[in-house]
Amino acid sequence: MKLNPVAQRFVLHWGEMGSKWGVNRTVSQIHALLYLAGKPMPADEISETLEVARSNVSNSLRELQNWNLINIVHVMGDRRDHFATSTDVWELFRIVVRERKEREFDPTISVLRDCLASKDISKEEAAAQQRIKETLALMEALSTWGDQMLKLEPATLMKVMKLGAKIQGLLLPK
Amino acid sequence: MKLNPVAQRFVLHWGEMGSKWGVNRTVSQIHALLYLAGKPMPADEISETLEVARSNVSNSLRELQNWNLINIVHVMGDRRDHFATSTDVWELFRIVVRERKEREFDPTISVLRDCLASKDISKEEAAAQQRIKETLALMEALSTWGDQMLKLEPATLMKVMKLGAKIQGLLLPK
DNA sequence: CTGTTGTTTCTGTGTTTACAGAACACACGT
DNA sequence: ACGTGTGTTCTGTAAACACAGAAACAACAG
Repeated sequence: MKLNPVAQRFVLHWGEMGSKWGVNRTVSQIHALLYLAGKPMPADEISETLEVARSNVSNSLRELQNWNLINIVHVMGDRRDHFATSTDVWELFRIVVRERKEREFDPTISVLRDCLASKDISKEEAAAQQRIKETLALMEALSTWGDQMLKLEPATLMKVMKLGAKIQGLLLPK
Repeated sequence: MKLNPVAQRFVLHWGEMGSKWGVNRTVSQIHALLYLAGKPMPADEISETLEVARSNVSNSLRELQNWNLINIVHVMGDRRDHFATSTDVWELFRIVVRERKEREFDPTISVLRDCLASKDISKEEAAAQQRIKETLALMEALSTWGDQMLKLEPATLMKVMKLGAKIQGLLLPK
């Protein structure tokens, strides 16, 4: 599969983007490619298209599976595994948010709870304790809010976002 | 400054967290430390507390300044620069969101627009083009929504989040 | 059973990033 | 002017990470 300049730009930029957010460059590139392709691709084709080693593709695909971002698909008359990602950007968005929340957000909340449970707090550290408490409160708020948002249909979520500004008016009448 | 076990746990975990989100470990640790400390600290004290090289602290502090997360403060009778971060976790949250949006989100939106502007689209790539368009739509929606949310007072924002679930009911009557 | 195709795992290497320590630059006090 | 304290930049090293290529493995066809 040959990428046209636009597709290349997209894939490369997505790779950069991934790096900045702690995702391996090849992993994000592969995902971008599958997204654009919109159809299942075998590993060797991915390897050729992105010009990376076959082994690299294999590991990256496993990573993408761990993120629940791709599925293995089989094609009649072809022994190879083919890989596909959703073409619904909203679904992808939600998967990523959900995964990151579970992997990084929730564990942090646990740690903060632990920190607050611990009883060796001296006088001058009361303020610090208080700040940890506020941090926890913020993260818990984001967490439950995130869960709620993740339940919504994309279309509904879109509406909620559009309403965002107006709600402000309702909460602060005049 | 000596860190008690709880503070240590917090700082170390924050460092880990940072790494996973593409932020240098030392940078996040320093920020966590300043947040907990709640008072301005000179660079050498940070260096001792976290047991990292003075130069490392210097560079990390610059990075934090670029992120608008810390301020230089001067103390009477002390020639050294002292560094302080906000103790308001909501403010910090908003700063980080704003910065990341500007650095990574907005440029990506530009790239996507460019991609769509380009006119060399063949038949079979129309679908891909369409997906780029949807990606752009998602990011633009998030972007404007984010801007609106960033304008709100923390307390208001909190209320908006709390309302989140109920709004769903309003949008889907029955 | 043997060759073929496809996939994963292993191993070494190259690249990037983070970091320490030294050197440097500057400001200030004496 | 000179020494001392403070901050930054430079340079080399080490650790982390990403990756290619080889080897090993698995499934299958003949």
